[in-house]
Amino acid sequence: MNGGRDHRTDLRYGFPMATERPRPVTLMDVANEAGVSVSTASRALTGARRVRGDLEARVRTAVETLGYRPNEAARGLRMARTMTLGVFFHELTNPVSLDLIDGLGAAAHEARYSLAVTSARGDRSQYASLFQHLYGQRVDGLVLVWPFGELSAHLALFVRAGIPVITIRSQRGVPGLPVVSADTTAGITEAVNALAALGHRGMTVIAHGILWTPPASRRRNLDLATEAVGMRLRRRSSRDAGLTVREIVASELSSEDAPTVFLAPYAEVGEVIEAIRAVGKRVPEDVSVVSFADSRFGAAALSERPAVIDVDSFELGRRMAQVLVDAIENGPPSEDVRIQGLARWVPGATVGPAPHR
Amino acid sequence: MNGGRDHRTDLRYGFPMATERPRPVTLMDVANEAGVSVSTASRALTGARRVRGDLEARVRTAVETLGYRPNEAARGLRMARTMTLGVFFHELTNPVSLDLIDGLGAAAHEARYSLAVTSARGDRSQYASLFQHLYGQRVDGLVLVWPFGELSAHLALFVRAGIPVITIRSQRGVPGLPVVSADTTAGITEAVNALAALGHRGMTVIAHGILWTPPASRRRNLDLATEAVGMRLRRRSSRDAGLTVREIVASELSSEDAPTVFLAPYAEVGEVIEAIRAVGKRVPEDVSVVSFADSRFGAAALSERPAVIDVDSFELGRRMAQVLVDAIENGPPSEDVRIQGLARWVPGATVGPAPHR
DNA sequence: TTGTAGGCGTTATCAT
DNA sequence: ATGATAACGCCTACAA
Repeated sequence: MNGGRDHRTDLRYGFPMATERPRPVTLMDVANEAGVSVSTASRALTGARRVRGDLEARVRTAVETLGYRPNEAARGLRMARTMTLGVFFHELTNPVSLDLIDGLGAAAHEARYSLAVTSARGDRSQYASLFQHLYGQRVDGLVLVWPFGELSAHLALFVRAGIPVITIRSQRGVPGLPVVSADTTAGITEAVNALAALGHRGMTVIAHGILWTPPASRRRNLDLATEAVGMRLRRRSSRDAGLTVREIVASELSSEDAPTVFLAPYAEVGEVIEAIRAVGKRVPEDVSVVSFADSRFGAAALSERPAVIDVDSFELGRRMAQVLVDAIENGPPSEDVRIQGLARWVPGATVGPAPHR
Repeated sequence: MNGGRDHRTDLRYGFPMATERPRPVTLMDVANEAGVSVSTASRALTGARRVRGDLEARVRTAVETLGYRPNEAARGLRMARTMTLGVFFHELTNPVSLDLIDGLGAAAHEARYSLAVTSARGDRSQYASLFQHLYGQRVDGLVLVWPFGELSAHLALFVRAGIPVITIRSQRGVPGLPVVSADTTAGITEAVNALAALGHRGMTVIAHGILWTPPASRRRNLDLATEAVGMRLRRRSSRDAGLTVREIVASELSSEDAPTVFLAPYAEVGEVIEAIRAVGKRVPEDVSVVSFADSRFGAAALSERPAVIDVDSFELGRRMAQVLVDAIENGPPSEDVRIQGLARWVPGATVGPAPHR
């Protein structure tokens, strides 16, 4: 057996120091314990080639008794694969991001990857440093989550190195950069059709003022779906002219062609309902309320569940990671990926038939 | 110059393959370009020892032209430090987690660490696999975020290896495991005193039914602060007997010793206000409403800002990472760390003087 | 089937 | 001050 290792050990840890860490168990320790060579131990564990049954058993026992876990950094160095997915967020303020992280992490872990999460905290001047850090880690792939149309020049670093990068919600892609997006067409169409079937002919969308710019595709899908059934569609932003949600709702309901449905972000549904009641109308007898549910948090927060177009951001993250892992292991997809079936219509107590006029 | 590298390069990349990645730039490439040895190049970049000015300049230019970024995996192997902090979440459902991640990431990045985020998705059977994965990565430190009192046995892996682990919201610690917690005493006391000064003598706390178990310390602090000013305190959970928030508020307000203040989680503030108005009372003339604001999302979601006890979870994450990095680099703290100044009282339009009786 | 040896990219030790 | 060289822990051609 090789005694050199023990010698070194004595050298480094012979003098007990409180802050000195114990030397982690290596494959060589396992091999020694099992009385085989490191290569045999390696093969027994990776299963690259067959090893004799009894030897393999001895190696496994040694792993168990010593509590051995392969050093991923060393393996990564050797294999030129770090088994790490980088995730870059422009900012981390919307709960949807939490679902995305959770979903990305779930799929990553299934594929034995881990997640390196970064956030620029809304500050573009952080990009260079963050991307370089991510690149320095030699992440095997990169997930980009930001609200902008164009992509950062810093991505060149990754593209040049042949590291797959995927992104969502980007209007303009970069050649060779697959864009992964959730196809909300089905869920939106379903919802609009259901509302139309209930007799609704006018809907007003209350836009988020603050945290979340919905993807353009969602807007477009809504346009198309309402047009198809001849439903009037109006958009009001709570930022516009400094109006509160309450004031917007009041003005809408007193207008000539008042809507019979409001579509609002989850965080503002409570306010919308309150505002409707404040002008003496009932939900859903007089006015119906519908929401987008992008995050599980939002979905769980209200006790009275509104009708929602449910977008499963967890699943979106999961699929994104799967697409990325696939790109890493089997080469990039030739075209953009659209993920289906993530949005669906979930009726609720806040929706009823349109009132007789 | 050493030609061996080029030979190997030809061997590996001589046959152009679409899916084959270009070989990343290494320190050796930089050294060759600059006409120095790898050791000199390394020293020029790490600044471990002085190198001649002109050589250093040449190295820096080479780095620039070649776009070199050190391979952190290799460095980690050599230094026995991966510059990675593991973050373990029992689940990722509450927006507070997002602030924590953002804060942890900010501090980590400042200290040149990166963040490996994992979530068990509420499933304890995932723990073993996740912890082993984290350990396999040889994270330099571990942040634990979960709602339970006791710590997982899987932590032994890290404790044995001398890897610092910190955790929040844990009642019972493990010897040698520092517990980091946000001291909400100041903010809570401040709020209660302000309410008492406005004449309020009775408060009812609406507990989250769903997603968030507030730390025991918060509960205790509230008990102490109200007792100190002789304020009546009652707790109602929206889970109890399947009551809705609305029903709870109604029953509270019709009771003999009705409260003049409600304290509710941010997600339920809208409902509480609505419920108060539903029984014909006004906010804040008849009843005041106060909330805990744990996450920036919550804080931004409502247009009418309630008065809140603001808990800066971003800053909490930031401090946690700082404590952890300090433990990694300078040895573990000898005792638990309590982070001060994270909670503060922010008055708002939902609070007014107590009504005359 | 098993062992030996070399190298992944970096830093640290040792001569020079 | 600089350069050759030896690790770090792992995998894998190659030799036995």
